[in-house]
Amino acid sequence: MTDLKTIAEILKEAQIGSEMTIRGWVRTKRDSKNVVFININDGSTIHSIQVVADPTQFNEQLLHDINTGAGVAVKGILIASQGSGQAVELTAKEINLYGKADPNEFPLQPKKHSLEFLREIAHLRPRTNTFGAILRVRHALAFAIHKYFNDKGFYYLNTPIITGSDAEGAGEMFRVTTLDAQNPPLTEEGKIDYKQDFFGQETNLTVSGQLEGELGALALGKIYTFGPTFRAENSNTARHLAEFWMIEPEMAFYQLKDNMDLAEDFLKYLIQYAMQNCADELVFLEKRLLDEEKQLANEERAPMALREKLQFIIDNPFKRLTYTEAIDVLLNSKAHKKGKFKFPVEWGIDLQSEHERYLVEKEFKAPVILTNYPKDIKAFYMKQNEDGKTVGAMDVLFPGIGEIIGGSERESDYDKLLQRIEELNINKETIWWYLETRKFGSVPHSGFGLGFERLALFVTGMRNIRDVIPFPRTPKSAKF
RNA sequence: UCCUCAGUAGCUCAGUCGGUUAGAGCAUCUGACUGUUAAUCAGAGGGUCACUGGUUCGAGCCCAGUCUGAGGAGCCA
Repeated sequence: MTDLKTIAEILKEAQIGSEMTIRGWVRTKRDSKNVVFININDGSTIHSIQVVADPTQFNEQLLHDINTGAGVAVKGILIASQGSGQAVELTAKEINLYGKADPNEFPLQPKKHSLEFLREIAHLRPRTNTFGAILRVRHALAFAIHKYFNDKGFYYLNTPIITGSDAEGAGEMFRVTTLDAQNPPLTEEGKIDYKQDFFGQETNLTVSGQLEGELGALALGKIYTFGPTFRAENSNTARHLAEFWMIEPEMAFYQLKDNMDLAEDFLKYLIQYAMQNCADELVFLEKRLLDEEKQLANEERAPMALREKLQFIIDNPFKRLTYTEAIDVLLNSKAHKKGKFKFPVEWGIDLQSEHERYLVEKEFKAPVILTNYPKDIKAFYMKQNEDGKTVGAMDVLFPGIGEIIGGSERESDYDKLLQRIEELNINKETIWWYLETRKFGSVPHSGFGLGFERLALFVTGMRNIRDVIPFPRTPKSAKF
């Protein structure tokens, strides 16, 4: 088998003096009369290997063509570095140029690029240090999610991506159809006849796997989903995507407090995992953030460096309070008394961003779990509390991110659930199967949804969600 | 979708009160250089000033519309 060791593996275990081949992409080249330095990165680690070549040993044109971006393989001997800045380097014996990168066309230069520019070249941005680091952190978090649930006896359930139901009863959906958009078949009333569509009914891309997730939990006990989710909202913010990944655990016999305990433990585990397994990436991202913040005024800078912030989350309990208590905190706050809030505060409102940020960033300076919201601002499936006014909802709010998790204990009483569905004019024909779970062996159960990219935003310290997913889909943008 | 701001060289940006041939740094190219770290030094090339229309003797600059991007808001994960 070909020796295809990555740079990560070589830096970890290779012996000085041994011969090896590295393969990757040229980051920078520096040359002088007697020596050429080529930094090569293969994406396996943030670190590059410096190749040292004697220009008299190689074809002049070959060395000329090795520019930033070129794909190469270099065979040589690993030696202790003669210069400072790296422990080891590779003295080149053979250089194979797989693919040139014409410097007049290749857009990545050995200099700092704006994130906006890199978004326009999303096909090449993974080759930068920043996006390499982000994508490796993203992978580690995804792996940790599966590991966490597997270790705790959860089963990974694949819920449908094409659905006939609208899980939340709100939110625009992307239609899935094979009908001719120019000339669709019509019913006698002149409406589009979905009976002739591929599935014989109207179908959309999923906005949540929750309803199907509940079916799994009420059979397997504890399940989780981890898949793509689609929202056709015209949302233009640094926190929203039209296509994102969501983790939705759903647990039979869990009540609201069990749900909160799981959410907190889960988030802490994931952050801890990233700290342990992406140490180099986090050092780099922390430095990047500090450099970026040098341009900001002091009060706009983050109070803690990235790793300190992550450690703080791990070390401190999340602040838990009810919606009603949160409203009292807001009403008694200096910000409210001085009229600093743009939106009014009173029991029954849906909390605005400014209110959530006040609670998390000013009042408690820690993640906050809010529970027991008014039923009128939450979804139909949430457990109705005995006060008749609130439901067993829980939102986990993170500094700088806002709502990172939304969840609830589910209503398990058939009559109460049906009544709520009717109150809200939800078409019960399309979710008859969901109602049947409350008809046959209904038990208490709970679950929540974690936005994967919002977690990745928090852990990487990035500010725009479009920079923590390889190929972002947002309104007016589905390139690449 | 709403509010605000922006769009000038490959990239990041400057461009005075509306006035002659639109500038800088980096990148690129050429040359120099005995070990560099986004190497350094010297020189050269590089522009549909987002687009469309308008005002004006004259528009990168003023006005209108459109497009694109960013920040904030709403929706939410």
